[in-house]
Amino acid sequence: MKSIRKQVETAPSAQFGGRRIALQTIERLSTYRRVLEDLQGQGAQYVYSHQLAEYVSVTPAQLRRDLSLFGSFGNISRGYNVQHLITVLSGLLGTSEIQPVALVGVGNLGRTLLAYGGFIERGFSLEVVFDSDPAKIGRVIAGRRCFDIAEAEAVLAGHPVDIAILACQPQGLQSIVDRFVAAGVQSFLSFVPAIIRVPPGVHVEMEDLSAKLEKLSFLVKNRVEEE
Amino acid sequence: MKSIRKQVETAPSAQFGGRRIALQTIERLSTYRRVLEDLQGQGAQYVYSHQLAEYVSVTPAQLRRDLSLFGSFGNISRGYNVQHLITVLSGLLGTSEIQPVALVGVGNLGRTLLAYGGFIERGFSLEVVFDSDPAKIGRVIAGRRCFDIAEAEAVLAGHPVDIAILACQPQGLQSIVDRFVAAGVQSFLSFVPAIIRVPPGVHVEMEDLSAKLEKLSFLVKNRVEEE
DNA sequence: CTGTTACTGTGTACTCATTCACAAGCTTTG
DNA sequence: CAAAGCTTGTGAATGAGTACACAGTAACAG
Repeated sequence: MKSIRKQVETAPSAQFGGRRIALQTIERLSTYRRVLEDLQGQGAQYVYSHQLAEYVSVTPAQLRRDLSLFGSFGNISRGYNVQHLITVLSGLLGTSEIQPVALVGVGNLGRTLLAYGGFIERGFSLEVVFDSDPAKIGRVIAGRRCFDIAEAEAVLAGHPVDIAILACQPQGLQSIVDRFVAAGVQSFLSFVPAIIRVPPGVHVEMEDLSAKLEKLSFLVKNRVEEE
Repeated sequence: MKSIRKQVETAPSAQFGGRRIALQTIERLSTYRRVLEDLQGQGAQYVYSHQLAEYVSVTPAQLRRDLSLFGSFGNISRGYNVQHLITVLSGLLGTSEIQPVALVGVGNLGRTLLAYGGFIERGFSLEVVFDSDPAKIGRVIAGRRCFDIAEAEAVLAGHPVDIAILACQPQGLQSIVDRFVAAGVQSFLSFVPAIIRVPPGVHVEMEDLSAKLEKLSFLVKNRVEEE
């Protein structure tokens, strides 16, 4: 009989200090930061939890709880200092300084990602670019020289990254992931609709656009009854 | 005292029959279907819940529970018929037939989406394409004629869609959404990192790549302790 | 035809996330 | 200077989602 020994990989929570942080909480932190930057652009200096909460469609209690997991950042009757809170959130999210990211695959999607200005604004830079197509290797694409995926180990040794974006074909993907993990890459954002396995401590974020459309389609077909 | 009356828009669950379905469940259904198609490609006819569950990294109990919310599809000692289950899931997700989708914005991202073959494979077709740039309006891009966003109402009347993908600039986005909703569009997949408001019954799925990277960054910086 | 095996579907228990509701405390005003 | 007003941070209660564990049963072997 085959016993299912393999445990579920996806960690439902992370640690901070000694505390468990829900992954959903982390996602909300991103949203808070983005909205705070909008507010800052509009000249706001302070914001109350109920205001910020309304912008991002969560309850004020949830917002306060989320922040309180990491410390006390609010002024008890002025609310939160917008600039300060942005700084705090950037620190938590690890984007206080520009962070290098690797990109695997320079097809249509890869080139679009290279051209996208939003990453650098939010603290990420696609520094290291790989492909397996001899026609692309060595060429400069959108300002980045394209390396041979076969030389990933050597290249990553010279340009270490924590995060890699996967935008290539599914063939051979698992072995690329394995080699990247061995080279020290700790997390992946994958646009490839295929299951990949990683050891504990390494994270994979799947980006499946068709799945998102299917979710919307379900909601439309089975008309959601809202109160 | 000011009471917060506005309720959170994002419905945490949908209805099916008289039953509440968690949004997370719907997302898993997509994954199940995708993996089932892989299995079918490998010639599998039947699959047990513990096998399929392992492929998608959930517990067998969760998989069976998810499916049982919609009916009984398993053979009690052969497991699930792969072909049948794919058909069932396609029906649930509303992708038994090709479904038309609108696209707003034909910049870098928009063109990449138009060129992406994965949508049609999973039952979606970007039928109606809009932009506001006079240089693009009227031209045929990736096989689709580009319409003027100013004429959205008339175009959507002739080509009704339930779902629209937003891949344009943030300026004026809310008013585009409002007009689309008035024209009968019921859900949006937005690549624009901006808050948009929709009435109850309309759904928005945000696709914020930087947010995904921030989440991964958090996990890397605050090293997750796994058992 | 009967016994054995092993799977599905589901009541039940449990864990984790969210919300409630209030104590503590800045700030401002009279 | 004192009191009022409205805020944050958080213990406690609620609610939602997940996992356990088993009753019921199809399939197959003898």
